[in-house]
Amino acid sequence: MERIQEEDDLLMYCLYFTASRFARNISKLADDAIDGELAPSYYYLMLVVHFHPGITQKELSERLSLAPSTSTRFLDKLEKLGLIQRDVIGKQSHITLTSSGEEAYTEFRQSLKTLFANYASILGKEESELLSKTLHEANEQLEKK
Amino acid sequence: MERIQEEDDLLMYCLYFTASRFARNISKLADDAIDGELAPSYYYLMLVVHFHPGITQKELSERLSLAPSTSTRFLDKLEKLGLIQRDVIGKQSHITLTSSGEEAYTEFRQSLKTLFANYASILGKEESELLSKTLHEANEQLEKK
DNA sequence: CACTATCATGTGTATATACAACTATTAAGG
DNA sequence: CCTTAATAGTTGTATATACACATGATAGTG
Repeated sequence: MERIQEEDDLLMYCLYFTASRFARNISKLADDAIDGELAPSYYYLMLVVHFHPGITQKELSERLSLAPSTSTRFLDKLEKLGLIQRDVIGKQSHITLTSSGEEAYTEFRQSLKTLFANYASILGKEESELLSKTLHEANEQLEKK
Repeated sequence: MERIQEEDDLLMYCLYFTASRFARNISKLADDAIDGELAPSYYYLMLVVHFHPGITQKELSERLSLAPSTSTRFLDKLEKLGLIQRDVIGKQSHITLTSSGEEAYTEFRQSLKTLFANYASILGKEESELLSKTLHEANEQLEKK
């Protein structure tokens, strides 16, 4: 009894564990709500590019907190699908959405509405917004070092 | 200006995005604090086995919210390292820590203290505990469906 | 102007994790 | 008892993501 309590506490109060598990589970929700071919992360990348046409890959990686190698891989795939365009100038590459990229983005924005509605219906609207904001802020503190 | 605001809102209020990013970043903290060979998840698995010797693989997967195939892979690795033992009875397999598994677990418990202290120093003690608990509860709602 | 340091991106490789399909075992209904 | 259904675990394969290193481009100092 004592033991079980201790175990539960350890699992409940370890942020690494609770955060990873929550992220895994919420990914499934997102996958379901977004009906495109690609994993959700690709659409978030396109979202950032939509708001910053010509953004460099480095800044893109920073905004998404992705390792540079990861953004290279993502962009390779999106480029192959004709959704983004790379313009290499010197050592930097500047990214823009192609017209079909913009289309895909528009569809994604629709899916996002569904997704937000799903969060709200499961966790409550206020609660899910608050949690998301808290995670956002906690992440900033982590990255600040 | 309007646009930038809209972008930030979208990134900040999307639980999928904030949760995944936070999980990625906090994994790095955990990796640093835990000085064993293995990734943090393996130690959490051992923790559960420590408190439930002879647990079936199915229940183990459920407690950790891992897909069965994932637990198979984890156990393969841990078995090869001599840290756990599988006893197959009929269609179920029962898991226990070996003595070196218990040792590894004990070291892990030490590392956990460091890790918790790191969370606390970056996010604040109260705040990190609260966030972890909130994630735990939100996850339960997700799994309840 | 040449040389070196710094920086942006790409490549090789590794890992956690998942799903779908498969195998093997037990349980249930006629 | 036999057949069928359900269940537990495994295997093939795919993907997101990372780190360490390689490569190529720029910038800054002598």
